[in-house]
Amino acid sequence: MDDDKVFKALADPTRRELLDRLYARNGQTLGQLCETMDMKRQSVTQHLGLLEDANLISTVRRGREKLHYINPVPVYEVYERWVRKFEEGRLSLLYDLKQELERKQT
Amino acid sequence: MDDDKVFKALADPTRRELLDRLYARNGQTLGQLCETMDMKRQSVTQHLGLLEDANLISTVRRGREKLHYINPVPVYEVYERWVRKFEEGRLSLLYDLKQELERKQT
DNA sequence: TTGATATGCAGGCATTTACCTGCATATTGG
DNA sequence: CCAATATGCAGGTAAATGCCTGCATATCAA
Repeated sequence: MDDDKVFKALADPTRRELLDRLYARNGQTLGQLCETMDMKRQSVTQHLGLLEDANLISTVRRGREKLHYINPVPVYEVYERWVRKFEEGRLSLLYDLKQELERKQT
Repeated sequence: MDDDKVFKALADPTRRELLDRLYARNGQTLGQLCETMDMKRQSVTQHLGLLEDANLISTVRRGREKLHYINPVPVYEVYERWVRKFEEGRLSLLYDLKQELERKQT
């Protein structure tokens, strides 16, 4: 997994919404996704391209249509490799800050 | 929490590295962080500013120094509000994709 | 006080990004 | 076949981004 591609893909609100819509209803075509996206089809295509490049979605061609499916694996990997690490130290980090603030005030 | 600010802040590798360094050693000054960052102090300041704006770090002034501390809360909130949602549907989404692929091939 | 140190702030510049328009290609149904 | 439909591809542009330089301000230590 390319951490950077995943984070950059998630950085855009349009792309997060596309993932939301696919989460609500998986396997939609480009046309279906465009109906609700208030921008040109070609722009949506670009966003979907970045999502696919980050491996956040997978696509299947069916005739002249292209179906889009969420690939939840990289999201989970982001959590595993990056978020959880910070979570583990959560309380101790807050404790450090509290200590520092108290030290300063006295 | 501002989802967008958090995601955008996490989108840059330099900022993720800053969080990594603060995770390894919390409460570092700007100067300390600059020593290892291979870019001008002013650029690091900008990155730290975005991290603070996203509430990913907190700062404490101590004399002429500025100490930086990780604030793990928004990272956890990103996980709670966004990552976990996708995690919950993980298996079923993979099942959808498998179904679709099989349907197409037959 | 004064020189050294630590950080703040403003502006410039090259790259990337996100959107667009215009046109090309591929598939389906009649 | 042919018209309608669904998507692909190639630029163009305005705004955002990331890095820089130059200078200002604030604190410490002798």
